[in-house]
Amino acid sequence: MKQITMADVAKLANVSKSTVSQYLNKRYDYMSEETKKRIEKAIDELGYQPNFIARSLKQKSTATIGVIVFNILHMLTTQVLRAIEDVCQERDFHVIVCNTDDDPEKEKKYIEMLRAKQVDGLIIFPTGKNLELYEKMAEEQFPLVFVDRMVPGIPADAILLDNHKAAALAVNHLVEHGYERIGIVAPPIVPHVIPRLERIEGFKHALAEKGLPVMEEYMVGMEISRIKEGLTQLFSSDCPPEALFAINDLTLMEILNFVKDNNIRIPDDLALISIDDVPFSNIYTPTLTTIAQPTFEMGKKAAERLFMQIDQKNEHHQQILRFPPTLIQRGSVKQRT
Amino acid sequence: MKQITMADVAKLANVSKSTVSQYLNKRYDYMSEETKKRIEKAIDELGYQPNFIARSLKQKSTATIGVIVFNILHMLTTQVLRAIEDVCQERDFHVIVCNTDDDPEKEKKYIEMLRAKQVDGLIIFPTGKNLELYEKMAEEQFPLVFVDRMVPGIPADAILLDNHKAAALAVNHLVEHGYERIGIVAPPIVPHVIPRLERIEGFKHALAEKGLPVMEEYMVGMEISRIKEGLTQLFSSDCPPEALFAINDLTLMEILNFVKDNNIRIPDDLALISIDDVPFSNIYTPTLTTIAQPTFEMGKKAAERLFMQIDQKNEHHQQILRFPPTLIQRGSVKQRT
DNA sequence: CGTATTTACTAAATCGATTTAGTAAAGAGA
DNA sequence: TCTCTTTACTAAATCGATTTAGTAAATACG
Repeated sequence: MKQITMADVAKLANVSKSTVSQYLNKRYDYMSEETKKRIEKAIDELGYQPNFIARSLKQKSTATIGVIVFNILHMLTTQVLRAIEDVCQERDFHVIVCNTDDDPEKEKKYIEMLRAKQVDGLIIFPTGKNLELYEKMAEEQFPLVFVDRMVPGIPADAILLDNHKAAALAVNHLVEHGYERIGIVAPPIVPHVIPRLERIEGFKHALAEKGLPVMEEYMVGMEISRIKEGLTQLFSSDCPPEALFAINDLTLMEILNFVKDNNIRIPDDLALISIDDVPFSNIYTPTLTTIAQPTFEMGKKAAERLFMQIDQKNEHHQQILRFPPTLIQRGSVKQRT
Repeated sequence: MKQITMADVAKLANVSKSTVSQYLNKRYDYMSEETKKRIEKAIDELGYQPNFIARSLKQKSTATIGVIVFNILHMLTTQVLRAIEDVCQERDFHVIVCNTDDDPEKEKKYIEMLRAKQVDGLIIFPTGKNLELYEKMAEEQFPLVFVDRMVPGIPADAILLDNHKAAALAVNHLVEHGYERIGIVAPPIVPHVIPRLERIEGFKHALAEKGLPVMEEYMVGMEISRIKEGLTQLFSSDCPPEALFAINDLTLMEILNFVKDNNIRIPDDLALISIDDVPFSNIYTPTLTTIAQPTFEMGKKAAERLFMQIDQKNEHHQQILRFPPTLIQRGSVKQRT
């Protein structure tokens, strides 16, 4: 089953390869109708399919981008990815998807291999730990957009949630409903995961704004697998929190698991609000009050910024875009009496 | 910022391109230590990165596969995809992901473009409507694996759930818990969506086995958006079903929505069982009894079958693999008294 | 009518690797 | 010492397109 190439088509149509190439690229400027017909006929007689790889080599463009995420299983990732794919579909671009599991080594390997495969650009949910690599790409003006996290010092576009605002939205909503003893639940706080830091910061700041003290013991920051333990300890204290703020969907799940195990009633015993609008928020009992990220808009914008860089090969200046979160009031926070 | 090529490395190291190529491919058979050192030095002095596209052109292999799914937002898809990516990662292959939204036109375009891009194989959740295309690929022995659905008459590998068994598992579980009036909820039944048909068939067959009548009015098969209507009508009848079997996660969501709106208590007023183990099945109240698909195993196997075809370019014969579903007993089906 | 321009093509170079066939030098064996 | 191998390379062809420079024929123009 040997490949049929342009040369075969050319021979059959009795023209040169160049002419076939012109035909395929619709450069009909100086081409007789008759020649067009002959080429068309030859093409479908042979069932010729162009080899895009050969074209890519010459044109230095693969019409393919890479998207490197932590884990495609996370909702945020999946939704952003879907939006990116939609934008790419319009431009006949394809998307290579890679999972890093937040491992910098994997990330490094993927970035290097994708660049070797000559992708036209990269959208990355960065681990934040391959500074030299990020720097090199930025220096070379390689089209690059960070999503979800940004990397301080790297002049690349970044699409982020306005994390301060998200935390403020949560705190204000709780305070306005009469809650004062508010806890926050998060994965471990590490310096290179900026959104986590910003959400905690925003949380503290919003509490201060409302004149409430920041209680260190109400701040649970640990590995997902240990959160239930942490909550158990927190809720066995004399004065447990009246409300909990989950900074993402993973921590929310742990909290829901915990309250179920311990027969804590929401919102009567404990109010609950979280960032990330999980798909079951509407059907859970009670329905869940959440802070939604505009994931599709974020994915769309990420792709658009990337194409902007791909299109205009001249210099482009960095933009850090923060998207507004939305409070979705449902049933897991009630007015206290 | 011009590309650094093998020729540049060769010049600097004072060897031929061929030798550099040998070095990169670790064919050290007849190469002096000194030459190796010189090449290595030249490579990192220039910061040379090989161009994989050029290599692909010559080698006729891109180390890239395509995965064409309906919608990456569906859980099943995401999980299968993740498993595929893991297998690919081990072999240094990359995955291009495409969404068809179950539109045959989009599917066609993707298949053609991915083949033009010379992907080494394709894993497809098929719409089932591009028969000529599927046929052509099978004929050409192009590495191909279908997942979730199969296409009758196309001799390609297929990775499926054992749908009959899944339905039987559901029905038997309900019957054994004392339920007799069992309804089934599904998207529209169309001839080319085999799993849907098989689940319905399995449902009827299992009822018959248990000596129960198949009640047409208990079979809701309509667009997701109209299911709530359908349920409303069903439950306003004299003799509504005592148990419902949702054939996938989407229909389950609609049912949960419906019962919430109508204050139907599960499992007291209505027992509920579904195919697809949704992520919140453990934290929902009540916890949800489900039939889980072994999504990761299915994804892994799909990738393995594909690589089997990619590796042995000689003929390979079709396998249709049906994976066993698992009943996960939780709280949405109780023993009737 | 002779030159200039336009039309309709083609030959050959190119993209950046891999691979095959070949060669010069060194070493082995009789 | 002479031939045969082995070692350590290289030149050139190749993969399948695109693109540039060029050419022959037809047409336009003064």
